[in-house]
Amino acid sequence: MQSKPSAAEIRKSFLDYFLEQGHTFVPSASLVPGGDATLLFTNAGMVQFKDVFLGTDKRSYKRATNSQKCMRVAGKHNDLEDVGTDDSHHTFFEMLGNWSFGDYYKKEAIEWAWQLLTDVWGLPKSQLYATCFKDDKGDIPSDEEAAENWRKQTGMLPEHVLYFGRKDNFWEMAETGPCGPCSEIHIDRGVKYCDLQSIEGHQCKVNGDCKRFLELWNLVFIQYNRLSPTQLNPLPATHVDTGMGFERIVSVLQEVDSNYKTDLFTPALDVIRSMTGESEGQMLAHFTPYRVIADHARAAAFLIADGVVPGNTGRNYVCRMIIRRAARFGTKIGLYEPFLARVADAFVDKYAEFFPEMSQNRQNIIDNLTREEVRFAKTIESGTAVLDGLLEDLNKSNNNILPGDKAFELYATYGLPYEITRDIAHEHSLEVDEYGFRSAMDNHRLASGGGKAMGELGGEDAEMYNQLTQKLINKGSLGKDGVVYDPYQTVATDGKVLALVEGGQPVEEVYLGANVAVIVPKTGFYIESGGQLSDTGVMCDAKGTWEIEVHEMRKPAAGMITHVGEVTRGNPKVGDEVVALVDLERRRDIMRNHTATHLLHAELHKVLGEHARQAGSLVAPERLRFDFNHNETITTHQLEQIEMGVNKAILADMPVIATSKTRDQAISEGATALFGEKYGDVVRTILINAQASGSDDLARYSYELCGGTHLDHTGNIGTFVILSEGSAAAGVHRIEAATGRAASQIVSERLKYIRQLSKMLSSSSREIVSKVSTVLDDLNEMRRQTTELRNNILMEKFNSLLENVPLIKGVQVMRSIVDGAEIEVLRNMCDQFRQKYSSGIAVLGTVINGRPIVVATVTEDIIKRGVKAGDLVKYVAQILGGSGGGKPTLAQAGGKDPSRLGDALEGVINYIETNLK
RNA sequence: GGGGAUGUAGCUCAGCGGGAGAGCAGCGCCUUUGCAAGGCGAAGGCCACGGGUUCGAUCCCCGUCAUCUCCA
Repeated sequence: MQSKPSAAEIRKSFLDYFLEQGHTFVPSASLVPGGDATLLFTNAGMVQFKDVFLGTDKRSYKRATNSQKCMRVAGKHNDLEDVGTDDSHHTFFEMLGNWSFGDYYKKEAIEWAWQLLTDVWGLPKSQLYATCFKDDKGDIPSDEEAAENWRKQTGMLPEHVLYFGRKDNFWEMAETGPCGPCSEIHIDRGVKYCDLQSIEGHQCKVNGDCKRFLELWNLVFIQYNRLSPTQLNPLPATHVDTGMGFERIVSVLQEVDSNYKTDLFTPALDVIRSMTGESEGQMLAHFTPYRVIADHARAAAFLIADGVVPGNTGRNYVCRMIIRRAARFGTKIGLYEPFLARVADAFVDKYAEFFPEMSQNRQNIIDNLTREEVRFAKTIESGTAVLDGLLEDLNKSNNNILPGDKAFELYATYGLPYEITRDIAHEHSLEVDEYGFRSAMDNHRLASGGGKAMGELGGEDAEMYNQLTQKLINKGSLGKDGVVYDPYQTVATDGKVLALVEGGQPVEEVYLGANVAVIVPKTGFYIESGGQLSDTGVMCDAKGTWEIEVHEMRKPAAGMITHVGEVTRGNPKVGDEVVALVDLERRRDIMRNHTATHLLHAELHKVLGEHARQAGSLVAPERLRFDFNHNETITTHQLEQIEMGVNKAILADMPVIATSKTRDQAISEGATALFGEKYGDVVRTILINAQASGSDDLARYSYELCGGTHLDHTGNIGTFVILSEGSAAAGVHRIEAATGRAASQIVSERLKYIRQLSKMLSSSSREIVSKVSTVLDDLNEMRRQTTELRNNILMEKFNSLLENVPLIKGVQVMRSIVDGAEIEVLRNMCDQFRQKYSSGIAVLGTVINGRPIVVATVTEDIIKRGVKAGDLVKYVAQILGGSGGGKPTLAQAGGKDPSRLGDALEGVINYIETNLK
């Protein structure tokens, strides 16, 4: 038997094959889609090319191939709970693909797919099937072109070319937008792979239910643009988008019946078995926990490598969810201690060569997994404590079913998984109402806004702008690449107004107050990207008759850039000569903040460690905001070190060097790239050099891929001041800072406060802190002494009154107004009274903040005789125009009219005389 | 983005409309050759923050923030 190819070899042979066909290898995009709020994770190979299909982006190549990291875990149908129960589903997987952007079409795509599968990989031709589109509704033409091409392939059996309807063979990205028929290749693996043979009437077939026929590859032919549910327009250029599940093709070529039996998974499964001590046979007997752990550990490792750490919102929550699910399944095979890191480690080894981010983040992956497992153990512990309380109550009430809503509360509020609740209940011979749990869960889903539709894809006016761009290019007003964009060298441009767009439509002229988008051949205005805000500024005509204030920059279609603003003077027309000026002062502020952001990033690495990677950034004129991954609290000392470090880097006045180069070159030189950012093939790098300029020595202070605008030298930043440090999410810290003008304003403001303070305290500025601290201590001490003194005096007076308490109906009744006493003092006095008289009543009044307060105490024996402090006080309060209450022994009341305090105490006699038995 | 829970002494938590508590840790003294330990005593609190209701709020209501948790 000839040796089977490894997964790495299979991946390589796919990519090599398409490289030979003139394709460009495009590295896998991050699992976090760049600039796409509608998508939680990259879930298909085409995600990074979406803008190309929509026409809002262009690439330098027309043919591309890659192996894309994908996550399918959340979404409309959340099938996470199924992953691991079978041999083919994954949360994380790779998608092999090849693309044509307006280049080759069905003929080549089909020919190459056939050749790769049969010639290169040697799959038996007689076992392959192809499916083509035939509209079950009869509206869209059948894809005979694809079918013809399939029948032409040597060895393809004509009866193996089948037709299917919209569900299987028509692909749409969204409700509207590019779409088209698709063609799938299926393989018949033979009867022995059918897992439904025992089912009566089962018939194996393409697109059937059993595992005998496997879909291998989907070739999508994009040729329409859907404008509405009924309107389908042909596209001027047609595209090809194919996808082949990597794990699946590996299982086919390695001739195994499970993705988990390929060499992608066996090393990790070996690690798990080394921990459980089970044999391979034992493992296969209960494969599910092994599959779950392996799948989830791999997915979590890839997520963490792309900067998605476990947390409680969005993507971060998904990461947590799969880690916890894996940990839970670990307990089924006796794994309790944090164990996932060891499994993930095996995957890091397996994938490091093709996905270097895995090995670069090895420690990060290990730390985050282990930390999350520990946190989960803690959650379970506290959740179990709550459950124990519930079960005890249940036992007392002789009930033997735990209500479903209680089980759900444990899950939703305390994070205790249902299975654990159920198992613990069983140990106590109790049942859980599972149906109730499920329905509570459904309600919760609904309440949380589940099933909400996804947002719109792409700009709705992309079509209009695409046409406009094309028109201007055809006329020669614009070059073939559209509007020239150069925010780096240029801050003032002149030229002709090429077009004006108002209310979504091109117009010839606009008037005062209009909100307009202006198109000129060239612009120096920066467009918001990488956290740096768009430039603002003005546009006016050469003669000075009109003016537009530019508020915003947009890039609505490939090659199109618009200045969006308001007409503040005159009426601009298409064809007018125009001068566009960037608000330079604002731009300089932004540049200071951007360069400072790079310095901050570098210092964070130095002070906190390499894991402190960017997780979000805002570069505005007045401040900068920087989010980064870090799992511990940042000490004041560290914060000071960071601030000082940045200022030191500013003073070093290092040169900031911007260079354009290929992305591969930049990365291989070690430039920092950010996850979730989109980069073209040619990138701008920003190098901040610790050496004198001119040296190409690698003594870099900072080296990042960045499209932003920067200063020439760090010295121009001026001052860097950290304004605040806090957290943006679990494991994500946020620093806000200011530079330049804003920073010096803050500094001088604070200096002013310090001068004022030192004047007030008549001490030098360096003594302020210790001085204030002594003053505060003294103040506290004085306060304590005064109250003590006052209370002592009051107590002394009170004690003398205590000696002489009149009798009412034979009971000692003390009534007194204690001026200046706090409630607490009155209560103490009541205690004194009770200590002295084992039987009696005391009612004490005072005025606090202009309001009368009464405190009363009654000894036990008198309570038995019908006088309770609470009732007494209520009666008294009536007189004061208020109310009160308390315990029978001690109560208090308040009112509104202090002048009636004397009457109130008089009333006490009345009350006692009528109520005392 | 939405739902739920929690925020009280350094730590772990109880209290849940009328006197802020326990255990552990820390401090002082005593017992002990010393240690382990025991005894006694004192200290330590804007009861997360900001509003509201009430005569009175740690407690009830609203909002904010933080932490935990589930859903999207």
